[in-house]
Amino acid sequence: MVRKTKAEAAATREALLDAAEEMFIQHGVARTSLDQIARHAGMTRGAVYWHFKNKADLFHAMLQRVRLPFQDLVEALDDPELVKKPLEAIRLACISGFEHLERPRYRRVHAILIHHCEVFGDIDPLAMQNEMAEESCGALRDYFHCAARLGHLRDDIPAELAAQLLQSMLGGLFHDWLRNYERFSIYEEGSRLVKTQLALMQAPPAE
Amino acid sequence: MVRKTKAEAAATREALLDAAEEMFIQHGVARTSLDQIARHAGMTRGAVYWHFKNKADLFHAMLQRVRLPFQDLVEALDDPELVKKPLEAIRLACISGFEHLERPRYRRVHAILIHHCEVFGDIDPLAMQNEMAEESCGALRDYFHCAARLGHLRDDIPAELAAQLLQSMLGGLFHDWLRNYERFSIYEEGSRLVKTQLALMQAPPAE
DNA sequence: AGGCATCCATACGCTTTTGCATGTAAAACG
DNA sequence: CGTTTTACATGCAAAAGCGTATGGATGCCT
Repeated sequence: MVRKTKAEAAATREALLDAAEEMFIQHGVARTSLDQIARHAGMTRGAVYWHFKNKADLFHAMLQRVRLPFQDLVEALDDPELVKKPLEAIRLACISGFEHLERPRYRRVHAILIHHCEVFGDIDPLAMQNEMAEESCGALRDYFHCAARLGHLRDDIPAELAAQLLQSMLGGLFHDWLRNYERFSIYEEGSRLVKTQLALMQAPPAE
Repeated sequence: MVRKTKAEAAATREALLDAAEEMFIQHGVARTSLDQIARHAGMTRGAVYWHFKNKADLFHAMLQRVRLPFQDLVEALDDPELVKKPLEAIRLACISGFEHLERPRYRRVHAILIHHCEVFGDIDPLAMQNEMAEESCGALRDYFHCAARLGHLRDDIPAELAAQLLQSMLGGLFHDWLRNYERFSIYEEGSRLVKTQLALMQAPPAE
């Protein structure tokens, strides 16, 4: 086996990225060498340097195999019917996010970004986390403001505060789950938590 | 300057640990060499290898300069008067934790553990985070159960669920703040969030 | 005051990893 | 069908970082 067809070459590229994900999770990004990745995929560093410029390039390619979470989330929110029920829209968006996160590759890459890589070349995982948090909190704020205008939110809870509460809760749940995903399903736990939290912040039924 | 007095030697040891903290935060644990730490403290690696066995030993020493957060938290809860008001006890314990976290060394070490180190020798930061989470959630559960027995908790919110909600919220806030502590004060933000969350879960006044 | 232990700098060998250069056999293409 | 390009494997030089051995000047003890 020396020269592969184009399809086989693409397959080895994916295999290298798969191997990188596994090694990064097991030993951390900084402590895994390109040789370890290549061996774990059944190849040598030659294959790595053929498909990728260097370790940072491989890392980028690994990230680009998954979409950032809020690209999915905002898609889940484009139903115009949901604007009338913003709290329900938030709940469904969260559930949609949970579903996406449970896909193994999705989960692995986020676990690497958040728990198994400190800083790396031109990519700063903390900056990426900040971007994700900003995006998330911004979307939540919009929907909570909408809910407040419609009177769906308790009047003693400002929209900003509601957004911060839910944002922190989601972030904490996210981190806890990524630390040990086998302990519970983020879909089930998250659905319960979001449901009760939204119920708590919902305006009491008019009497 | 060659031989230092004992006090000076102890000072250089502290200076090395300070330098390590700063370099770890700036460049991550894995990507900072002992030489960088020594130079940043105005010394050479000789000083490092005199005071510490190796990088892992230095890391341990750095950790041992701060106490783990829940050692402080449980101390804040030993007032027997607070058992009668468990929700208030939880609030005060959180506030006490926030105060401790705002001390620079405290904050730096936790930021390193959570955001700037992947795995390192015999210490696994994820395991430490899990321990902290377990300890925190356990204490919260106890107090919420106490609150439930006293009727201080809404009867549609089980104690377990209340503990999980607050635990996730605290964790998310903690991570967000460690990512960029200059944006807000965890003491102020945390106090507000905990206060409103506890108010939401509190049993409505009897009528 | 003298000897010893301390505190740190310097120097050396070693391992690991990286980046590139080269080899090569088959696939792709005209 | 011949040539070129592809898709790797292999080998090599260089750098970085670690651990230790050694040196050396001074504080500390008797």
